[in-house]
Amino acid sequence: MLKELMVPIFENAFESARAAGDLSSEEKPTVVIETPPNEAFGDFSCNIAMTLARAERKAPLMIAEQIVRHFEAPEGFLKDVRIEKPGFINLYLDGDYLCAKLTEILSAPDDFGKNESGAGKSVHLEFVSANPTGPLHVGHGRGAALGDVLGRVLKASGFRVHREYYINDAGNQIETLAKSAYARYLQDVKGEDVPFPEDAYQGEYIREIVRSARFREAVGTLEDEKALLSQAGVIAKDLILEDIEKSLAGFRVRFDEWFSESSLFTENGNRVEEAVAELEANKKLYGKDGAKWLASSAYGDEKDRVVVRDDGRPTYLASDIAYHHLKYERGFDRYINIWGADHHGYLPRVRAAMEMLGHDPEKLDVLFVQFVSLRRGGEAVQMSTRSGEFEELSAVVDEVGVDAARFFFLMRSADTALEFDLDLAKEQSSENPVYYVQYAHARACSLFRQAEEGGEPIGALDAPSPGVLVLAEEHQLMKNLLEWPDVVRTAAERFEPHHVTFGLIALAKQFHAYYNRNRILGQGEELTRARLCLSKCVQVVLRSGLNLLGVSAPEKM
RNA sequence: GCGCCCGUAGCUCAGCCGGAUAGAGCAACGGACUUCUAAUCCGUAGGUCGCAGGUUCGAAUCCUGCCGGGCGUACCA
Repeated sequence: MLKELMVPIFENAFESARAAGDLSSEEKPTVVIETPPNEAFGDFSCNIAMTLARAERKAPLMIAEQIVRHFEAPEGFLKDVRIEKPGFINLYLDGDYLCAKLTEILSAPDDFGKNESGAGKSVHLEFVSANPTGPLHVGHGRGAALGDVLGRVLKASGFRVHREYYINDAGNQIETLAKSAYARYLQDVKGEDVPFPEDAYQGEYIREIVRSARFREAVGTLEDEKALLSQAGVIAKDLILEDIEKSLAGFRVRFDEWFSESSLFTENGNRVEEAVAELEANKKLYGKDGAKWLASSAYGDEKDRVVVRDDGRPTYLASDIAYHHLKYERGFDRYINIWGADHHGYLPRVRAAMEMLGHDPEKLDVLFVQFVSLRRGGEAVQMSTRSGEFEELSAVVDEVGVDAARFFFLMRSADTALEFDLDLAKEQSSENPVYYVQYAHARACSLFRQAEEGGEPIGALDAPSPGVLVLAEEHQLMKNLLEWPDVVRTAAERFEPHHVTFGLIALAKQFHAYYNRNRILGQGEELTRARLCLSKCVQVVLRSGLNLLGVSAPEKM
């Protein structure tokens, strides 16, 4: 929000300098505003003079001077502009300008942080999409948190976001589920001594399902093995899906649509067959060994892929092609999928297929999220081979709470493997970053309770009067508060929600330090009001950031 | 073998579309509660940014090659 004000200053100065004959470059440079590593170098800096040096064939320092000479900044915006050694142009903002700007936070507290970078654009966001063959594990939880927050961040940036869960309720894994449930049913309910198929799902949850009243009711009257098997699969799938929905709802993750893979075969004709036929018509398929192959290697894939097996059944890829084909036909501007890192090899073939079908493959992005390992007492938690229960998302959420779980999943960038420390997440102390941020928010809230009880002159919290908030730390705090929309925008542009988490931690740290060093209440009307106003802004930004993360912002702790 | 991700302080990680003295948390050590919540703060110590080259005025960041770890490399999903 502040940076956006500075870019045109540099752009215009460059144009003026060129018009005046001081500079000769034809091409307009991209203006990048950076934050200097050191307070002494000002609030913001620009390296434009150094990037121009080559084309201008002049010393960066000289170019910097020529640009600065043509500076035209808004009234009262800049306190100082200095040129530093290699050729940096450093900007020092006027504190009173920042003070006045705080009005923007106070006047629309619920909207602050929002930005228009995605205005008018739509995004289709598909995430989790775990197979309905078992409970969600922590890896799904990470994908769920990432997708959910990315959705919130995109929305805050002006995108229209459609969130979707793709249910893989067709194909092999459902058959395996049916076999598993059937075998457990015979064993546990019917008391028959039948072997459990080796390739079936071993998990304890299958036994719980078949023993449930709903399963037994649905299956009870059937005798025919084939009918029983198929019914067992359907019911087990439904029950698991309900459990998944429940886990996600409890994890504060919601979807606009649950899209069933099997509907691709049955609704509005057979879309899988149609997609295959279309590829065939486009001459992108060929027959080999009785199967139909997708000629994806000509489109950036490592090799060609089977789409229809030699027995005539479509592969999973065929469904996925049909699904993505349909997504594109629904006409979004972008498509984002969140997949586990183990699926990274899958993207080139899907993109290839989209290109073959006449779609722009660049509109499809996939975020690959690395694995999660659990840690307790400094030791890695071994997954139970029997049931996998320690790895279940719901177990972790039950143990550490939704707030901590979501926050921890978003404390790392998606492409770093995550070590989830259960002890730390559970701890209600300074060591736990979740509480650290929440505590900062609660502290700010508490100031207002105190102020009211103590009869402090709060009044309407307008922007502070000029010349009151003069401390360096107040200056920094105001600057960072006003830069918050930029944090949100960065997270949205780069599909990296963790910037929100880091931004919150940094802001909380600043506020805690400020609070410890300076008293806010009882400082005389003018100063107290100004500091309360600043605290209010901190509270607003912390709350809005925590909201973006789907983490609660308690007013009292 | 090939492909993707990672390798930064003792540990866990930011920073990576090139910029100024490489940051944070934890752990270690030393301090701060008769005053707005100590779930907090302040200070000290801690680094060949995996290694070697290259591009550049400038490289943790870009390129190449190695080394190490994870994942993938199905007519599974």
